[in-house]
Amino acid sequence: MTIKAANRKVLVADDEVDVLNLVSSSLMVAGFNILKAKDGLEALEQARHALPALIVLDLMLPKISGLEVCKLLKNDPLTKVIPIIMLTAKAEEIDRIVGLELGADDYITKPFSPRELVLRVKSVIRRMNSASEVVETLRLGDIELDRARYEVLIKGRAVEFTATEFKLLALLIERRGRVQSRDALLNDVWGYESAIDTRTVDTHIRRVREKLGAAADCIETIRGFGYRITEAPR
Amino acid sequence: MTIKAANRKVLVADDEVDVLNLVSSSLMVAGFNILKAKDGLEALEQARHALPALIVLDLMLPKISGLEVCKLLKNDPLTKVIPIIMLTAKAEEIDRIVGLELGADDYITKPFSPRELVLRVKSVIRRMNSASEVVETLRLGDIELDRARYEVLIKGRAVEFTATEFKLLALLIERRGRVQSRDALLNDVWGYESAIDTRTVDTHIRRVREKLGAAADCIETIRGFGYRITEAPR
DNA sequence: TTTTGCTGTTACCAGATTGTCACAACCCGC
DNA sequence: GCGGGTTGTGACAATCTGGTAACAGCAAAA
Repeated sequence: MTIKAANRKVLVADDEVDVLNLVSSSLMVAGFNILKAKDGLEALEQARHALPALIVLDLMLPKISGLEVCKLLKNDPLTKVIPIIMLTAKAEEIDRIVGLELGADDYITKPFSPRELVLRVKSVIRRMNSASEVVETLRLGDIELDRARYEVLIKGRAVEFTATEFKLLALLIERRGRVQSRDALLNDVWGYESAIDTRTVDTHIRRVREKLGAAADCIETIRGFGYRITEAPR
Repeated sequence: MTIKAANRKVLVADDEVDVLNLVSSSLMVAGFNILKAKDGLEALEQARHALPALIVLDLMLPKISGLEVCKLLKNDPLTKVIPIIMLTAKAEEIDRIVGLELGADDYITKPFSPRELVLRVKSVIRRMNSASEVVETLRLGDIELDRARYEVLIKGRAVEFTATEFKLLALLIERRGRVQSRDALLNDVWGYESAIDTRTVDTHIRRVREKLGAAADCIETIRGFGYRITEAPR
């Protein structure tokens, strides 16, 4: 499962500040990027605007209730695919049921442990990702990259790649032909707003090239812009 | 896969009305025909009379407990073949229920997501239908794992595995070659409702490796991603 | 009751990974 | 060829990650 930067946005909607902060910070620690909303209207707008990977939605919200928000989002083709985890106060079973029948993907009852929440979020996102057909094997010239196995074959021979190198190579191959700026790579490989020097990308490109050996030709440096991987080196 | 009409009957037994309705409606939406029972006695009678394709059975039921019902059904040649999914509040009960003396085919811990339930039901029914193809014995290198007997043989010699270790090893072998993230393992081995630290996975991997002895080579650590079991260690 | 076995958590350590830097090499327009 | 900016390279320290062992809670068994 490759987590792309765009996939790491999670919208949290709750009117209680304490809950909102707890949820947000837990998820942030787990590496998600958080958008906050304090009422239903805000939640709706944020969801439509930012298209997060997942929404944690309190059942009772001012202005527009969580139920309503859920229903609206699930009726809109644009936001329909966004999984929703409902937060409900304890033991209101009927609300649970209704919420789920409205198309929420999971629910958590308060009080809940942050850890449980994070696991649930990860679980739903993983379920989401594995449901969509992701290309597992990327091929380019002599390079063969298998995401499920986390394995790279060069001319059929396995070469060890570290986590970052692997993600970097996978992204480049996925976007073959198109130039990727260092900033774009930082965003998509390292994650949102990583406070990392853009030159670090160069270092990793170098390491990838090293490991690619003879096949390294396909990674071009586009002076002033970034890098690009191409099928036919020339 | 085509499911015969007679195969679409599912008996749901739970004394909590909310749960009963949630389960029933989820399964109904998924296209199953639902029979309901509010206590163990009713469940038993319905099961014997209607011979459903599957039973979703709460662990704690009035009159006759779910455990007892399960045991009775599995002792009767007529109802023996009906797969049973146990609903339980306590995650600890699980190991005794599944595979051991009781013969339940799967379990779900409360609270659960309807989606999860439907997936589980479909999966069990599918497994039933292609019973001839079910792999009861997994093999990988010198490791031989028998699900029915809860037995692991290494180079033909029996080695004791605990419930968690067994499930972990079984899952890894089932998904041989593909890297499993700690989160994925937590979800699939420990279950939906696990609020467990990801490092715990490491500990159990270690225990499995210990017991595998010389055969442990096949479990690879993929730094930054998770674990993978492979036929040929290298 | 005590004992035993299983499980999850934690702390610590070694080693791998990774970000940064300084400097060399390079490209480009002049 | 010159000079400014850009990229490649090698080294290195900080950080991260996973292996390990020890331990505590718990439930089943005795």
